[in-house]
Amino acid sequence: MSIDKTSRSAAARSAAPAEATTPPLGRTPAFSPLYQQIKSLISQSLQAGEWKSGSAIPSETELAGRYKVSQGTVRKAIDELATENLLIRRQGKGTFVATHAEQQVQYRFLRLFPEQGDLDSQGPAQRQIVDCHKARASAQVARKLQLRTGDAVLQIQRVLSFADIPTILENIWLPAAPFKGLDIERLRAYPGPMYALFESEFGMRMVRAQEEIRAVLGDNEQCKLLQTGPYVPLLSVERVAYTYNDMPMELRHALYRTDRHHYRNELG
Amino acid sequence: MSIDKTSRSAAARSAAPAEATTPPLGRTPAFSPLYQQIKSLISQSLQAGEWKSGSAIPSETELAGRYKVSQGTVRKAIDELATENLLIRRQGKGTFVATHAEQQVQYRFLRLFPEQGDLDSQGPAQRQIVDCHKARASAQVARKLQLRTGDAVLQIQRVLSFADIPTILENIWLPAAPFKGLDIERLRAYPGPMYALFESEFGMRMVRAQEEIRAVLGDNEQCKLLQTGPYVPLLSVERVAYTYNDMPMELRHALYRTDRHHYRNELG
DNA sequence: CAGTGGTCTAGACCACTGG
DNA sequence: CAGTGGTCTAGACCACTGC
Repeated sequence: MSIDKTSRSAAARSAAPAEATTPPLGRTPAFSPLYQQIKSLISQSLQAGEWKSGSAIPSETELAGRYKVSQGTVRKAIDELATENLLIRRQGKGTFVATHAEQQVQYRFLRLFPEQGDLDSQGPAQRQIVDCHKARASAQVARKLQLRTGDAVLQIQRVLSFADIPTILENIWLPAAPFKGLDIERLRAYPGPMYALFESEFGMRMVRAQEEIRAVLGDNEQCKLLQTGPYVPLLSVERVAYTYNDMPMELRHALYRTDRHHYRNELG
Repeated sequence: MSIDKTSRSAAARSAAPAEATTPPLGRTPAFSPLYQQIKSLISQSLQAGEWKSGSAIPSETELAGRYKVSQGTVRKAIDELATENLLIRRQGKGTFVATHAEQQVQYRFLRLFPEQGDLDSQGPAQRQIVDCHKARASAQVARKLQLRTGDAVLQIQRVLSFADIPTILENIWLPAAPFKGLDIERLRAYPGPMYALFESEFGMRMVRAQEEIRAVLGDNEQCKLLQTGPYVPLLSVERVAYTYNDMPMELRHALYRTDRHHYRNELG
């Protein structure tokens, strides 16, 4: 993969008067700044696993040399990757591959906060894997994961408790192929967040997610697992998590009790 | 307000050997980069209303001259203000004061999307002001708005409908002082979003907000206003909107029907 | 065409980290 | 102390907008 410093604008260079290629019918081909190309190259290295989760990538100076651009251009590329949470900058130390296996951000995609006290006061979550089995993708699951109906998927059900109170009931669907070898024993044996397991054992990093939230009433089975009475309103949180290249890799349909917690969202 | 290019780092300049002021007990005073100071100055001009909502601020070159810094430093300041949605950059045209009164982002803080079709297909929202009266802040309202219990507030109730289906029931609390003169007639007369009214008629720009979301069952009155049957689960969305300087300016407790819509959230 | 924001460079210096 | 990211500058050129 090489960098093209000249054809960034697809308009024919006006310095080349011969065979003037008129731009075809006002269709302006995409202009791609250098730093965007660098950003792509770094993304590709991340995707290819050239650098491990949590480890440092080469310094800005070194990358500038490798790509034959100025340090400022590399900096701008890294800046964007850092604001997208793919990289983490640490002054004086280096730039690191973002990971879900960090103390600071135990649950990067979880927006549920306790009504009283802070995240620390309720202690760590208790994870209970209820089920994990192979299945075939329904039409809806296939659509969200960009698979075909009937494709092999893993289906996982678990309950998260805070301070011994069951609070989240999750149904998770994963494409079977990238997670070959995952079973209920490995899930139960792993001590950290599930996304950290995906990362360390399957090299699959979830970099962003989209959630759709609705208010629902839990059915009998759901209420039993959450140990609530009947007719309890629950937050239905349907999450699709994406790895690099906007590839959907996980569908997670969760039910949150919101009597002792709330979903918090910042609007910019 | 002047810019201090020298005392950004509070460590005594090592070039001044006389009367060496030992840094008091390892307390490192805050380092503030130049561009952050510029950012503050621009913020203050925004807050003071030096530039109107939706109008262009001076060009980067002009601001660089005014503040006696390089254009690159102004650029970095504006970049951050733009990512915080206080300013909007438009290549070739200028940099503009962000506003709620734009076609593109009719509802900047509303995350509700129709289950079928897109935002356009359901047409514009119908706004029905149910009530608007002066009241005294309860302890809870006062806390959220950083007022004292019993302070004067305006309380507004309204219903938003999409395609003639009542979908959102809102209870809004505003501090009375900054919104003196607002009444139900003016609310009903204004054709645009309420935040645009706050902006154009009271010079009050909401720049960010925080929401707490829970699942609840509507009571009889609420269900009547939303024209649902009883025992319908609803999204409770409690929003505090902030103007400049993290000053809370509005408390909005809304109930969303989520049978035809869902709350959408992007996690980075 | 002038004026705006957007990109890219090269170099200097600062702040932070760890050996 | 060397190495890293963070700030700041000055200048050149490009892309986009509107007159």
